[in-house]
Amino acid sequence: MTSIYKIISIQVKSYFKEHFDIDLSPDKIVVSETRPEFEGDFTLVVFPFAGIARRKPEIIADEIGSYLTKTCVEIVDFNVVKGFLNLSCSNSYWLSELQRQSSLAQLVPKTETEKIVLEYSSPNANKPLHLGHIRNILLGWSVGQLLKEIGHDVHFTQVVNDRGIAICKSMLAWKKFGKGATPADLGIKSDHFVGNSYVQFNSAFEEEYVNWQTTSAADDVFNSRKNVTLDRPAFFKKYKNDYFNAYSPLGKEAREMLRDWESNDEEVRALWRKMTNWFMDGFKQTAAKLDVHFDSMDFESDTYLLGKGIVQEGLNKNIFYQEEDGSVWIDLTDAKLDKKIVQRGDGTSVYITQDLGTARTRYEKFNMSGMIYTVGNEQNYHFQVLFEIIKRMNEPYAGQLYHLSYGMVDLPSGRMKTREGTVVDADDLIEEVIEKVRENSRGRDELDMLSSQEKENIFQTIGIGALKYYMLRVEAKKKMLFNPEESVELKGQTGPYIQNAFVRIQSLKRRLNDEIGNSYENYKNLEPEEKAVLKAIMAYGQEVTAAAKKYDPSIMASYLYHLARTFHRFYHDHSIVHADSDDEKSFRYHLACITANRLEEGMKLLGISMPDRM
RNA sequence: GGCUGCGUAGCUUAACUGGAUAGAGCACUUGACUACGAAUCAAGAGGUUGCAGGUUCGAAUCCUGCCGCGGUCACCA
Repeated sequence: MTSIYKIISIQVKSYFKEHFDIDLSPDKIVVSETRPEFEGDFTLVVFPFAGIARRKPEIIADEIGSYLTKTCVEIVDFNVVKGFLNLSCSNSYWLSELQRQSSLAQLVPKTETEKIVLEYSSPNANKPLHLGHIRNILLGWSVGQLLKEIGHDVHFTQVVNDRGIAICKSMLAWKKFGKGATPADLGIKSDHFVGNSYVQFNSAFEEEYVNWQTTSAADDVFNSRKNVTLDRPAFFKKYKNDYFNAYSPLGKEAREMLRDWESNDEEVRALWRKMTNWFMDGFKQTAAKLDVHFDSMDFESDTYLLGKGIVQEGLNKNIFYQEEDGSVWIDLTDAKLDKKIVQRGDGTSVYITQDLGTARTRYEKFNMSGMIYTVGNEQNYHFQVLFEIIKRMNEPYAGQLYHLSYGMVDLPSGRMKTREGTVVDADDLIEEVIEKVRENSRGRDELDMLSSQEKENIFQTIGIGALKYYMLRVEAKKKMLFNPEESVELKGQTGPYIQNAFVRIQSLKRRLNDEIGNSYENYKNLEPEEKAVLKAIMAYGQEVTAAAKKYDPSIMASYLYHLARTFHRFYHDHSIVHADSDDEKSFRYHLACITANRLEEGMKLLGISMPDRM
């Protein structure tokens, strides 16, 4: 059996074939649910046909309406409002639709078959995760689930940035001020411990810098400044990075450490391994709390030299060119993207070269046909350039490259600033939401019979669900405002609201499972609230497909809220346990069960799991 | 300044990609637990979709120009 949307489309098509000998293109046929304020179930927009048929919209609508009631058994009535043809379905259609929904072989057509590597998360090893990472992680994970759902084979991966000057700062601070203490000694989560060292370095450096500003060397630098309009504080604010490189003893030590690391100095490498292991231990704990996984991981310490071969290749193909100083460039001005360096004069590679190398290496390993990079929108330009180069290099995976770009997460006070201490820590945030759930559950008796461990699991499911839903309901590319109070909210358009609809149905199942039959063929006169739920269920497949094709979990988030809301309303207005007849009871019970199934499957695509009780 | 993204109720947001009277949540006011779970439901109030033009049966959506806010324009990653 086919869906009603398809049936209507086919019949409209054949109407135009019969009456006008026209092959109507499918995109002209727009069928949607009828708005609640009008009579009818599904609506066909007939404005586009007026030109084709050379008649007034009302007249053509009327004719199509008559045609459909004759040719489709499902459609028994229609009315016309302006250019909108509202169609009403028969009682038996709704009964068979419910039957169809409960026996679907797959909820979503598996139309895609590509192998895709999806990169997400990709943290820096010198500090623990914050709010921005959470958005990245939840988004990447959810988009991956959506793509799998439409048939793609998705490989989840990340590149941990575990090398460079930043991690050396943490290492140096630990060596100088850490007194040999370990995270376990101090009882601090190990990635936070590494982050603390990084902060320690920065405050030591800050102190050093302030002291230096009183020296005569600083006077000389200030007096020889180019921009004479700057006063002393403003100048030294900007000069910080130059100071780090030119005068700072701490900066010097950090850079030496980096050099030693690059030349494989055993002592530095041992310290580095210790640090990065601490980070990774902590990272894995947080990832586990968020219930996200990686099929493989790369570390920049292994991959940062990749891509050099590609530079030579690009030169041979005349895609790149060399300047007199030996540096290698690509000219992308014809694609409105400027000239871009891909290798320095001294032969070392830059960021984008690494990315070229990593992409190639992945292809050799996984033979994928495309890649998705989950990275903030501050790097939009970088990815345009990267994709353009890959295209010009004619790489086999150039076809399906996508920068899953998301907006920054702002706080009510503005942008998060490490220096101002306004960064919202991921672990703190997770704990805070769960604590809110614990508080909220006091005074409820639904969970009384459970052990404290079982209760705690439920609190986590709800808390994490609330956080995930809050982060995913906003369209990815938009910047989002993170309001700490709203993020732990448990009512209204939230994750727990949707979980609650599911829990109510689980409770019904526990109560009714044994006494419900499968037959409801004599159920007549469906209530509008029942039809509304069924219509929402029918939309599942197309919503998932749309969300996946647009790489946008927020579409799923809205849809699931809509489904839950429609169900809550039905549940409130019509009793299932005390239905008037066995057929009515059976119909409603099965309607509820399918709702629960769609809610659970849909939330899974957002990475959110469902509790049985709450 | 160049490129780029975004402006919708007090706040956070949606609108099937051009369709009907712009739909929700929070906050505010009010009602519903002796029927399946009130983390729920219902009602009220709240809008010149930044501004001005244009395209057409029809515009939050497309085009042009302004205004405002972000991002980015490193031989950093």
